[in-house]
Amino acid sequence: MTTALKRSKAVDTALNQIDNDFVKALAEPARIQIMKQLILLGASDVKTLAENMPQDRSVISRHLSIMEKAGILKASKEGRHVFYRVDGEGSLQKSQQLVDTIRQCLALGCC
Amino acid sequence: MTTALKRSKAVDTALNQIDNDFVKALAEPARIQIMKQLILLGASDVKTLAENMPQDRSVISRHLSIMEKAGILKASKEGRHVFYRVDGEGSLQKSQQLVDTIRQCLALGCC
DNA sequence: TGTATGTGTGCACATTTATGCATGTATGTG
DNA sequence: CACATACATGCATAAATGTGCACACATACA
Repeated sequence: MTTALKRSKAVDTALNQIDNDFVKALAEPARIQIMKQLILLGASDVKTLAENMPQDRSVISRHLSIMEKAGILKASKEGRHVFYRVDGEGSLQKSQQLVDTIRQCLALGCC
Repeated sequence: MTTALKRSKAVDTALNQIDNDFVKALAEPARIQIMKQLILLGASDVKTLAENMPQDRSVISRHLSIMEKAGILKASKEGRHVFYRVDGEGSLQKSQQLVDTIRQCLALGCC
């Protein structure tokens, strides 16, 4: 295998580590607002979060689901309520992964 | 000013530093593919990049413009050609900024 | 058991975004 | 000066995504 091909595969492997769900989750301002509330409150249920947002409860519920699947939030059901909180470890890991990926790519760059 | 309000403003300031254009630019797989080519080629014009992508040249041109505005790429015009290359410093700065923001938020969290 | 409350989901709709074609502009070439 | 090439942009269309309403389900409470 040529070195050029090896480098191509290495760049491919690096960029494939970019978590599309994670960056997409951060690309929506409404979800950042939810994140802000959760940082301040520590944990909160859907209803409380929705009361401080212009969107409908169902919309907030969906945003929370998206952020949970992206590794930004964690959910815990308590009775009727579902409490969401920021997954600090997950969020940090995912964001740091992005930095690492870019560093790897730059190291693999041809100039 | 209460400490709670101070904390609220601090979280707000921190999260406002998330560059929406940057994360949005990374949220599109086609743009990641372009990035891959640019890392391997070092620099390339629009036509060459488009030849290795299924999309039309005009589409690639727009993606390049979006990434440039997001601080991921740099453009340099040479005659008829416009060469794009990865802005390593900018990309690293933006991604590291995301990590820093999340760290700040977690430090400001109530639990 | 009946009633109220908290969540998530199906559905329809609005907004955003990606895409391709046609065109205009700028630059190089004969 | 024609002519070709490279690029960006206006426009229309398709796909993706955010949004709200209605409803079903689960759980707490009287």
